[in-house]
Amino acid sequence: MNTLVEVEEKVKQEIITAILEANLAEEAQIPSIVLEKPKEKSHGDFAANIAMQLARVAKMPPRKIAEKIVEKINTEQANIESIEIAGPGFINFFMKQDFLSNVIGTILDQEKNYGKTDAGKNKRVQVEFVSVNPTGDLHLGHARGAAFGDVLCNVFETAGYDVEREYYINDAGNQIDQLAVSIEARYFQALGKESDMPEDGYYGEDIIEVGKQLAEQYKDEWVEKDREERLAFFRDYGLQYELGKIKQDLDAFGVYFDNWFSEMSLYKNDKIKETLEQLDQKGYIYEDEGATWFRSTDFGDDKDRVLIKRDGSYTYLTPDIAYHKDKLERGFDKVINIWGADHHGYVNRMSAAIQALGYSTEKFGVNIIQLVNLFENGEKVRMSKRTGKAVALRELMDDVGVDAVRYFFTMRSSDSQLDFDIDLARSKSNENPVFYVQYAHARICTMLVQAEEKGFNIQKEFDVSLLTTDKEMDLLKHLAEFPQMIAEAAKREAPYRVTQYVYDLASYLHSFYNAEKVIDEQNEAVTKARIALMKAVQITIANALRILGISAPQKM
RNA sequence: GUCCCAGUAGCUCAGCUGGAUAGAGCAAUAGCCUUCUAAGCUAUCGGUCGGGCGUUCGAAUCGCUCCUGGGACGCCA
Repeated sequence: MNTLVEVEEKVKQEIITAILEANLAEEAQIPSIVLEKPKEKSHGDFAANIAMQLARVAKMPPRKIAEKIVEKINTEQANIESIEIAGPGFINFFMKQDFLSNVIGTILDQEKNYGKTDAGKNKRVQVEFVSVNPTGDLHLGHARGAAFGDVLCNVFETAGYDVEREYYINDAGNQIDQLAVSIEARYFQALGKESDMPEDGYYGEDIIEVGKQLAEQYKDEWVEKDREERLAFFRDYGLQYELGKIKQDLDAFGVYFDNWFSEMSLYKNDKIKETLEQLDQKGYIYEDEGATWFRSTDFGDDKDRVLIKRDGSYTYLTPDIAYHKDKLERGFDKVINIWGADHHGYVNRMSAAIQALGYSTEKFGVNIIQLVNLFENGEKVRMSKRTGKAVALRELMDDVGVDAVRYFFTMRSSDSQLDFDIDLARSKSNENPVFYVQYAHARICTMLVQAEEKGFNIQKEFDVSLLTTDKEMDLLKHLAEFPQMIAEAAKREAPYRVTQYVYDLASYLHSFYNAEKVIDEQNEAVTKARIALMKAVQITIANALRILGISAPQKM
């Protein structure tokens, strides 16, 4: 149980009781009590705006209501030192100095588990992300989605949701046929034969490499074979090759999946046919101009969508509908998709399909990840200098390191475009926020080592009441908020909150570090209390960084 | 033309279900290392919250409208 939640609950309970005792409102008329944490310290530890909200019901000016509430509040019950009424009718609560006395003990007890809550009530959430076509490397846009998705899943896990991470492999359809034909051409070329690349083919170096590999391994074995057979083999070979590279990059980036779902399997299991039949039975399908259409306008889409093209093949949408049907049938409470900004136009039609299949759109979520703009020397980098194409995740990781890439990709709300400043990410200076946070952790580690050398054991016997300075109280409060912050980040699907939280915590730590000395042999009792505080901060920073997938170094 | 995202300090961004004098970082300026890592800290400077109208006791936040930037509008995936 989180001590801050308990503290707040008691205060809220007191407010409700007071309102009822003062006959200001019926129980049903009382809105849910909100306690804010005022920015201004002179406004107390918590502030309630309930008096303003009750102005109508109670037919009284807010300040008068506040007075009546305050009269009835039992301060002893809720650990309150004093209460003030301020401004238009805010009720400001000043807590007793030791109201957060349990926080450090809780953190030291829970260690790696500090931050976990059951807020998610074990709800089953599935997050599908990255899902890059196996026809090339991961580039920056994908990488932001990868970092976002991974951290979001970590946040869900910590907040008590049951999470599954899935990658949808587009191993069917047009683009994979093009891959096979491209490989075929490169194979023939590697054997010294004339062969033209298809117009929509994949011209990357890697495909040339695949062609060479095949030529070396199989010589001209595949030249005379039946073309269908050859393409099927090349398709599979290319798929495994490309997927292997993607997996390697993701592995290096610290991203893993519970499940790799094959689009092809939807064809093999007749899932697509099944889906089409279901839509047809419900009357959402019609023929026109030789194609088969989905009546998505029935569910608010701009126009109806083609499911089966005139040539008999499916559009991208068709297997994707079957895929979503399959996901929902697996019993998840929510199915979350993480898509790039260029896919936002796709949301409505998928949402329409979900409804047509009879599911609530509440079970279907999409997070659109806005573009990444890369900057170097103050200028926008459009292409990789090495490859002349979009900058690959691999290049960026090699350049600035995984920690920096993950930090930068999760530091902003996903619906803002992101400027990624390579020079900043590379720099080992005070401007770089990654180092700022890691440095805070390393500083504590050094302190704790030295404390131990001087004979201070990191024990659980310490007197919290000796932590009285403003800087110490700031740290305590911020530490106490960690579990609630995680639960909120999960609820809002906003992993960047963790990044901002840990930055703030590091900031409080650095500020404290400069103001107070932890190890003071003249004052053993204070030293013990501060060591415990430092240990608690260290654990919390490490836990936050673990959620972000960023290392917490002992030394820097 | 329709839809989505954004518009807050010189720059990059926070601002939670509306709340008290709008916050950080960078940049600029001035300080702090005989004391646990100066990859740090402290202070100062800096804002008609894109414009207008409306709802409200109260609007950066909600609604309408206009303007600007980016993206999407395929029988591509």
